[in-house]
Amino acid sequence: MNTKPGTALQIGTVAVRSGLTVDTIRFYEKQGLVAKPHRSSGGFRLYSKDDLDRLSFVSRAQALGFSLVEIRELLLLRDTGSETCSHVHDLLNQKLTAVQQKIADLRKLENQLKDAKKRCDQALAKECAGSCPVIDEIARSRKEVQ
Amino acid sequence: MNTKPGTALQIGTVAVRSGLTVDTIRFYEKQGLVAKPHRSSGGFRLYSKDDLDRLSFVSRAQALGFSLVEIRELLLLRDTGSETCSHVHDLLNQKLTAVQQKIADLRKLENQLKDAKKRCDQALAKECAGSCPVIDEIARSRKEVQ
DNA sequence: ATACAATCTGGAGTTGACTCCAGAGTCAAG
DNA sequence: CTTGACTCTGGAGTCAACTCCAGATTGTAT
Repeated sequence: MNTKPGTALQIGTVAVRSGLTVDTIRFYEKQGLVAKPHRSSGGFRLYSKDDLDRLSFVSRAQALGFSLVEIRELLLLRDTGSETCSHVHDLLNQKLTAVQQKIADLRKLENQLKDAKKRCDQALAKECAGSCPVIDEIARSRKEVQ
Repeated sequence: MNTKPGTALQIGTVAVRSGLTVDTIRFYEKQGLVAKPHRSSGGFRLYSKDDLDRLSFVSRAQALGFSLVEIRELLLLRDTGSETCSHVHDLLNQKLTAVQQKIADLRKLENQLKDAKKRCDQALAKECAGSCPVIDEIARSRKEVQ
């Protein structure tokens, strides 16, 4: 069974709890992103709570938009504990700028889509038959290609 | 030469102006993301201003985090023309929702990064020794098990 | 004791999105 | 007409991040 409440968790349990797959966990181990866990006498990986935390760290850092390379760097910094803050600070700054740019761009796109939708709504309200103003507009800017 | 001021641009010019590479442009064409452009008598691709706009759109949407599949869908909205208004409306809605979700996610991420940076700044101000609060935080937070 | 689910390994395959290449043709300048 | 930058094609290669596989072993419930 998988849900044994002891301190030693098998990879399947860790997978469920971390939201990763067993393959991904083994992959991260291969990549040196997480330390090699203890093994049972038979060779099964046995994870501690710390190991689970570390895997969750990877998962979460990824959700924050860090690449595996960056995550490896973060983990290394965490382990060595040297020059940590300023280095992390730089990484954060980079990420923050990129994210803010992305948000701005997406807002622009959002407005364009809203605009198009509004025109569509209006046309629908008066039971437009066959022609869509959005399509029409774009068709106008297209000129026969082909 | 590349900077001929006419309406027909060669692929190299379009590449420079759109910020893509010629290979990428040809790749997009292969993928059906952009219409096949006219050709010179000798077989060179000749792009119009519209073609350039379209490529720039792809480039931008790509930078926004849309996959090529999604971009193809977005472009399909423009090119279809035989579908009904309501269908277009549905697709617009879908995309709008996706975009808004993405913005929300990014905002969340932005706040997390800002927050982390602030803590980093504070720690830096008092010569943090050894441990970075950001690292610690990422290590601690884990609740994203779906 | 036996079945059967979970795990093991090394390596191959996949996906998305390019990126590079060789060998041949095109085009504007001199 | 020659040169040299630019472009053509089809296909192979790359990179990140997985994902899948076969065949063998382990762990545990009945």
